[in-house]
Amino acid sequence: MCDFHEMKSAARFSSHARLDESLLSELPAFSKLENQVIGEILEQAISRRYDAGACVFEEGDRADHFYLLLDGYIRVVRITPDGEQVIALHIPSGQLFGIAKALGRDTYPATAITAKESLALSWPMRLWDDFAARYDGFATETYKTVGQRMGEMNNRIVEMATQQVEQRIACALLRLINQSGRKVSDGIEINFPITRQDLSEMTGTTLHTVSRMLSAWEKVGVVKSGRKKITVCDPHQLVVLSTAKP
Amino acid sequence: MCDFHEMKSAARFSSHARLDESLLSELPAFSKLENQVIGEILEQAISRRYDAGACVFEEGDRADHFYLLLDGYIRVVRITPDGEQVIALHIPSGQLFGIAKALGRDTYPATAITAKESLALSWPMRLWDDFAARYDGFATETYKTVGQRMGEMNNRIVEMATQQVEQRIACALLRLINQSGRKVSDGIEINFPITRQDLSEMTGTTLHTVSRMLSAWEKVGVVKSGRKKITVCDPHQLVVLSTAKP
DNA sequence: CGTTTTCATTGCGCCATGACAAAGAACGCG
DNA sequence: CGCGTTCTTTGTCATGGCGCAATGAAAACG
Repeated sequence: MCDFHEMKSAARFSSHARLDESLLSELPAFSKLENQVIGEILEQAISRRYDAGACVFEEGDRADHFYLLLDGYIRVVRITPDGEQVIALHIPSGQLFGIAKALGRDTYPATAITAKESLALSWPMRLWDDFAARYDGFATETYKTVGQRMGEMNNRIVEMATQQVEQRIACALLRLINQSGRKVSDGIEINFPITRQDLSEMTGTTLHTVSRMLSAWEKVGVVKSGRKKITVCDPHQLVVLSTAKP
Repeated sequence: MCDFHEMKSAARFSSHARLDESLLSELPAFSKLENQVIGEILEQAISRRYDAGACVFEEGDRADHFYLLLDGYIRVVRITPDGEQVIALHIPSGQLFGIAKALGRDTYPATAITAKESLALSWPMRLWDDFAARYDGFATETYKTVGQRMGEMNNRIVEMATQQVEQRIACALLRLINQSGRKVSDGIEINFPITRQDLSEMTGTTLHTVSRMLSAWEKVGVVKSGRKKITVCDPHQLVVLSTAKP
């Protein structure tokens, strides 16, 4: 297990002393619920802050909690027998994760690591069935999320099977800016620190190749990149690159 | 839409004139139900036979039915903009498929094609919620299946990201014989016709490379292969190949 | 039974990428 | 502020496996 830290203060994330119903009421999983009911759910939640790079749970751990990411970014990672990492998925704030029970598993199928400082709620997994039964729309909305993630994974399989490295990296970048892009003066910036290594683990290549690719793109003005930071200046051109044939 | 044919006779699949409760009662999705309830479910089902290579539904079609594969084998396929096929998944008999509704979708996310002559039941999708609500264990068991498929997809992503072609093909073969292997005199044979092309679409490579690989393996006695047919003689050795480092 | 179609095998050349190596740049820490 | 660490860039080289092309073999067809 990794170490994490009790939340000292939620000040960075909420101006209220205690967690507020409005936090949840906009999220799909809870959108159909009354404020009062949400309050009830919140009372059972554990809230925690995680440092950047902290591990929330590891692949194979007994799945005894499920989580809701309030703020930050989660990286779902798998590690091969010979120590290579593969990033399977990124989870943006507002989504549930670690929902092994929903998939009929009793251990987590992958490791969850924060990509930056994050805040998450969690509930004991035994409440899952409760939630699903009692709260209207919870199950449905959850499975919608599962469906989306399956779709994403599916796309990645197709990508990896048919596309060249350049296109794969372009796709990965596009996904990232869609999911967590932040508009800045000279384009759209990825909202959390990301290294070439990370990008290579998302696309099944090496950090060297990613570095070369970014350099090349920077030369033609499609992106600007710095240490742990990437800004996409010309998203449209990136779309072209992501679908270009050899 | 592809063409399919009304089932003329279920004789090949069942000795009873009409569908029998025992057909379903062993399947996970229905395992917890009384025979009488199963009868009720069966009465609402449509039963159909499909020729080998027939298309059950296509990616993007309105998802108006969900299916249960009674006999045969289904290949879940996606097609890229430039016409390349990628085989995302194989579904063995006894499993549900086309369960878009369970994933919050209203169109099918991929195309389903029979790998050999097959028999499937189907129900109108509007019964889904009914089934989930009324039949104990149906939803749970279904999501277990979804979870398994996600796990498989996840593994494939890791494979494609980290392994070489030889290892990927070995993995694919192992999956196939696990899922639908048939013991024969000189090893384990894949239970439905499969071409090098198919195998290449499962592993993201070309039929040429697959052919070469099989030839090489045949030379050392790991497999025997013929037209549309592959027999694994030495599964253990194949496991070694599937994990060997360069 | 001959013809056509589908599927499989194999050789050859090339190129995208991985492997290795070394140096530079930004950051964090005492 | 200097030092170690982490991250990035760039060069050179080797090669896996893809593209292309031609042949062969088995099934399907009529």
